[in-house]
Amino acid sequence: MNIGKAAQATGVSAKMIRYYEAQGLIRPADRTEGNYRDFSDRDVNDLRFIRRARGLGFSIDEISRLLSLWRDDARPSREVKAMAEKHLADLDARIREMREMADTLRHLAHCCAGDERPDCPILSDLAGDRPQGVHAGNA
Amino acid sequence: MNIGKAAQATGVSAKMIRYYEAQGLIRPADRTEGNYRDFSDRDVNDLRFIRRARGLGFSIDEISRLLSLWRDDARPSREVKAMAEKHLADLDARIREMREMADTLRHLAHCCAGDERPDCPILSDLAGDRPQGVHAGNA
DNA sequence: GCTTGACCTTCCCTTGATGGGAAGGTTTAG
DNA sequence: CTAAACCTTCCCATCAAGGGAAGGTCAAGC
Repeated sequence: MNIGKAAQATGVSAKMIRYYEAQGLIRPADRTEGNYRDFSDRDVNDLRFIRRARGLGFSIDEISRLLSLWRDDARPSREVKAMAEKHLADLDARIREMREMADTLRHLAHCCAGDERPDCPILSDLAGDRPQGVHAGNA
Repeated sequence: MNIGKAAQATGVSAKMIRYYEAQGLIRPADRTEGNYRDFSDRDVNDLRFIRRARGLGFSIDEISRLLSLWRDDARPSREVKAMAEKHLADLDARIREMREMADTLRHLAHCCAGDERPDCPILSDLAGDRPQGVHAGNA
């Protein structure tokens, strides 16, 4: 199976397959006589695993460890769960940050008339005027 | 005021001040005889504006437009509000995506015993076994 | 007045995951 | 046999930020 077919079969672009190989996420694919990559079913499964893990927001490094655990029949599920919970905490922290931004912005936009007049609480807030003191802490 | 003082006064690192200048976000600072940048109060205000806008997640390009609007006494607040709402929609979309990831991950972690045994619903899910069908759509 | 240390300057490199595109080799269908 | 489709490697760009080197400037203390 060449890289184009593998990409189609897994939903991972050819570019990214080469990148994952270069990063050591997947082992170097076999090569045909003409130097084309030749993917086995196992490779395809690995790529699907990677795509799903990316879909959950895991980084390349994290996925590398997840793949090792996956391949290890004697893994303790404790380790996988720990990774998942660590990543979950990261996600939740980022979500919280973004929600603070969004809430602040929503409030400011709500307070802005949005007409032809120049008065604008959004710009006032950015300029540092804080009449109402509603603002996310810019950590 | 040299760049170090300006950085201290605004909470923007010297590196980033130079970067903003290079990107055309702020006008090139005056120079002393010794070729040091020399920041005016107005520059400092601009930098504070930029820091707050970054804190709300606006991109450099967006901040560039916000600064123009801020400096324009005849701006219609409509334009500012439109930018804010556009950015808010982006934020909300990203938050939604991340929340889907987090919810899926939370469910999987909850279902994982997290002990010494190898059985792991997290890995099973990534591997493509979908006994329970609870999974965020990996768009 | 000179030294020293703190600060500044520019320039280049790195990040992370992804894509664009060029130059050139291979395979496949007609 | 040719043309199109596909593959290869290599380099570049993204975005906001920081690291660090090499060298110039300034200020404080002696």
